[in-house]
Order: sequence, then C-alpha cells, then structure tokens
Amino acid sequence: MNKLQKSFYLREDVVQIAKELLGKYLFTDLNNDGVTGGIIVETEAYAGVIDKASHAYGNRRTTRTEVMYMEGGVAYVYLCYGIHSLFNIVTNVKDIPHAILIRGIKPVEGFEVMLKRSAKPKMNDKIGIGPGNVSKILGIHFSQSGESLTGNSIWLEDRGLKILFSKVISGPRIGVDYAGKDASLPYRFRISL
DNA sequence: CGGCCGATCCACT
DNA sequence: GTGGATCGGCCGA
Repeated sequence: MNKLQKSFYLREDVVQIAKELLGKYLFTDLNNDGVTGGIIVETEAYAGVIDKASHAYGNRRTTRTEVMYMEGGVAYVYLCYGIHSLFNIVTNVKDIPHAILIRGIKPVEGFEVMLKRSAKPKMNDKIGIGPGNVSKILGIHFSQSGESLTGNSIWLEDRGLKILFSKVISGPRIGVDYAGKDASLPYRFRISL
C-alpha cells in the first residue's frame, strides 16, 4: 500500500495538489463496515484567505473553519443545505487555510456497503458523483471534521494510476457565483475514466 | 437570541 | 428545468 504521506499535503500550491489528486484513491474504514473507496475523478481548489469562494476568505476564523487552519493532511467536513456533508482535504502548513473539495469518485472497493449507504436501487459509476454523494457512500459525516488523513479511518493512496493531463478538464467552480471575479477562476478539475 | 441561507440532490413535470 | 427538503452556523441586534 502506498498511502499518501503528510508531506504530500503540506505543499503550498493548492491548485497543483487539486490536479494531482485526480486518479488517486480515497478510502474509508468507518463504523466497522469494512474498507470502502474509489478513484478521485473531480476536485475543486479553495485557495484560502484571498479566495472569496472559500469559507476562510479574509482570514475568517470560526469553530467550523478552524479546521482549515490546521496543518495539512486532515479532513474538513461541513454540512451544506442542512442535508449534505461535504468532504474537503486540508492542505498547506498550519495557519494557511487551503482546502480541496472532492466532488466525485469512481467506486472500486466495498461496492455492497457503498450501495447500501447511497440508498440507490442499483450499482453504477454515478453513485459517487457529486460532493454530497461522495461523503454519503464513504460514510463520512461532518462530525469527522478534523480527522487525520494519514490514519486508519480515512486515507488516500497512490496506486500508480497515470492521468494524462490532456484528459483533465478544468473550469470554474460550482455554486460560487457570490465570489465575484474569483468565481471564474479555473479551479475545478475532472477526468472521465 | 432569531432569522437567514448555503461549495446540493432528487423526484417530478 | 425546477422546486422542495432540511439544519447548523454565522451575523446582526
């Protein structure tokens, strides 16, 4: 197993890391349900205090956003629209609140458990598409915000899958119209597998 | 302390 | 293509 180590998350270029996350494997082992996970196929970068789309814009610190100020390599999970837990990966060093939203995975392990969590009738590659669905099928809850990504509950692996940069589609982020000109930054990355 | 609203999803037309 | 579900956190009073 080639688990991504702390050093991967501590680098300063959050946009670069967001791109590199495509093709990496995201796994969870929670609630004694066994290992579940898949290949990351869509990400969005949130570039900290200067990014109006980020919860940490303007160095805003609250109980919720404090997790983003932790040293890279932890999960930032928060509730959206009262229903969905959205899973983010915190990067950069302590006090630099960078984060990457995982918007989609392609399931590879623990199909039965993920299908059950999704409450969908049948399995397909779409059950992991959408940031709310990612957390849902992986069993991630916003109470897990701050959880380490180098432990045994939630982690990432590099299994040697190569992504052609020519196949990576970039574009503006979703649902951030309120962010002024930052809304048009090409911080969203995805691939089709 | 109360009101507002969001980095969404799904069922329905 | 559209609107309803649903609730914790943020902000202003």
